[in-house]
Amino acid sequence: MKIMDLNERKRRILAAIIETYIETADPVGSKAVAELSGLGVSSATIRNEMAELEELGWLEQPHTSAGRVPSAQGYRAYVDYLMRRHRLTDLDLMRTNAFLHSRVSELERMLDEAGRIISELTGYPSLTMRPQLRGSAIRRIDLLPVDRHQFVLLLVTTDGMVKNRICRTWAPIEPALLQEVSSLVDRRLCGLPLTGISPAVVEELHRALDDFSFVLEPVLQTIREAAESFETPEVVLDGEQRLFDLPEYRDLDKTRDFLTFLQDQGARRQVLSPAQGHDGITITIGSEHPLEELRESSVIMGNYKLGDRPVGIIAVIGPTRMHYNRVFSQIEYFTQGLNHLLSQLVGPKEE
Amino acid sequence: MKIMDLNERKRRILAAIIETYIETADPVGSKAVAELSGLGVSSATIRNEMAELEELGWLEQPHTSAGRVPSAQGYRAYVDYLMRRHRLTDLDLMRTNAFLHSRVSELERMLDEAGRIISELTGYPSLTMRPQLRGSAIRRIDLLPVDRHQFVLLLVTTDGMVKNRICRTWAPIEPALLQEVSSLVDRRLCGLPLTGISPAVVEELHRALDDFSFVLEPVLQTIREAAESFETPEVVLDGEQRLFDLPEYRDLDKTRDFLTFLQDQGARRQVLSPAQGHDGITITIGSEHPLEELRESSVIMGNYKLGDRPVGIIAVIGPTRMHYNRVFSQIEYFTQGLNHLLSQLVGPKEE
DNA sequence: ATTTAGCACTCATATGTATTGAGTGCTAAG
DNA sequence: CTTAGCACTCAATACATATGAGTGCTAAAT
Repeated sequence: MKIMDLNERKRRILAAIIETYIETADPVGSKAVAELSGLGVSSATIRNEMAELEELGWLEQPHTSAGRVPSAQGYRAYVDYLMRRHRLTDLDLMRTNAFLHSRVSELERMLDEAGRIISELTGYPSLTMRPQLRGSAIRRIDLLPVDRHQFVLLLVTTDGMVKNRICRTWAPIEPALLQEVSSLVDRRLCGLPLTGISPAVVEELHRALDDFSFVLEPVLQTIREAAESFETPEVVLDGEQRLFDLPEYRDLDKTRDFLTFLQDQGARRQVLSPAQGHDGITITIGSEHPLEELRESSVIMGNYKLGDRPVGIIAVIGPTRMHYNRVFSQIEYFTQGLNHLLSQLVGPKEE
Repeated sequence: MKIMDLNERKRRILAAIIETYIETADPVGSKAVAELSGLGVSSATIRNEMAELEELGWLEQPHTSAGRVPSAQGYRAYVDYLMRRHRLTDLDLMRTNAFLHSRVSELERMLDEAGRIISELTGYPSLTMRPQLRGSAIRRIDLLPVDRHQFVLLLVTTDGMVKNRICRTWAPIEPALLQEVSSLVDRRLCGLPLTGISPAVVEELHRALDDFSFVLEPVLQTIREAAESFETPEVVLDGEQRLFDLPEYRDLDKTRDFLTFLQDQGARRQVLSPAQGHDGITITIGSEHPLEELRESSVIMGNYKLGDRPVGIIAVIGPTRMHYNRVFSQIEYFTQGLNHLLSQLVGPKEE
């Protein structure tokens, strides 16, 4: 049964029930609908309609003498067809704009801050995925001497990401010599993808470096680590304590299990997986999500872009009874602003 | 009244009550003490002793018909005089040693991992303070060209910490010229403390750089940021969901408030403040802590060192009814291992 | 053919009441 | 000084009852 096959009145009743339920978290009765929907019919009429809506699977009844609650199918229809655009509040606009103009220079800190603000504005916990840069290549490598046993390895990728690391060598090496090793390594590795440094290249480098091949090991190790961290980026959770403001999470044991589940990086990535490669806003409702643990939760996810390709995700997680339209607008506005900001930050390539 | 002024029997009774209460979380009655303490006296005798111990302030009674519960003073006596050393389990030793040998190269990730493991082993939430490096000076500065409008700024401190940042300039600058600017900046700033770059030095640099003084602004900005992050380092919270396993935190609203309180970086730093500059293990019990919010919590904190001075803290937070002896041993063993590891990592200075 | 007033019925929730039992302090005997 | 005995306290638990929001169904009204 498609939602549009229902008559106008049923749809208005469904929408009214969903919106009321989202607001109050209490099952909605026929009397309340009669008053709030503005249809001008009595509660008895609404009752008949509600019984039909339940039969068709749009509503559910927790127990005989309770009001109705939207089903997952009902929420889906609401999100796809019924919900009307939410107007952002002045606070939403102000806080988002303040963030966008704060010009935090470090990308990671900026995203942490983004997650914190989204959680604050929406009132739900947020999940923020750091940029996932598949297929980055090495733009430059530098080895900078600190003393004769230590050097700083600097790695810049074609995406403009930088990694550094202090490396220690078991044998001493003079700064001037390190300089030469550095430019040699740079020449050989520049342009190669982070993931695809073949044994042949390594072999060749070892031969070229000769006596100083001992500096190679930490270099390759760092490249491997960088590749790893770009391929499977961290997902940061923030504002998880906000769950407790929601009546759905009054059960301590269930909520504890849920939070424990969300501690794991792998789990977090899976939570966000439906938004991977999906541009714009993605919403999963309850058991639509492949993860069993999210049976009773909904996730609203938005991509952000670096340059022109989507590289990361900012999301909000909560009960299926979520403020879909409000959060949708908030995430939409926020990610659009963020995209704009990031496009400036990465900047027009000049070559 | 000093704890050592009590007779042996009273002390044994007090210790038995505290240990039983820590284990069970239920007020301890005279009968249980008579059986567990192994004193071979009847519960009536114990009752008389307990009444006195309460009068003297070592015990408290939640209500007339309940058993006794240790007072803050009681816990303090336990921690200072009564508690016996806890033997670490094989699991504790294994996990700690595995961590110490995992050789995570990045210091920050290593500390994150440390906090996670301490939380797992102890069963309480952990707070981990990143290294606080007061009075660091600049060891070297490098500006490495990426393209004509971008360069990577690399900052190494005398403590061997590295910061980098991509900087954009509004005017183009040729790599060769940037190279010269770089060595000029390095010469002028090298050796200066991060916090104390005087306006005079800045003025002088501006004059020396002449047409290229526009690269100076991001450089100084990064130094300010680095100084800031070293002076007031981040404190990472982990395993907060473990609070829910403790009966003390069954009250959702109180726990929510507590968790919200712990979200704030400033609050976290204050939580750890009693351990600042205090070598070894520090314990605060309930209202001993200056923070009102910790009235009902205890904190066990251990320093870790970089080189030979304490720079950071690993701590565990929980109810006053905490496994003081177990956690004490766990943190002690862990931080000692960590210190050993870090002393190798920083290495013997060679100049 | 719809709509609606009326009414009996359901059932989660709240409130009130009785029961239970762990633990106490006190007294008097050992 | 120790302990058996006992009356007393009070949180926790269980149970019974009342309340009321909401329902489905029927029959009359539109």
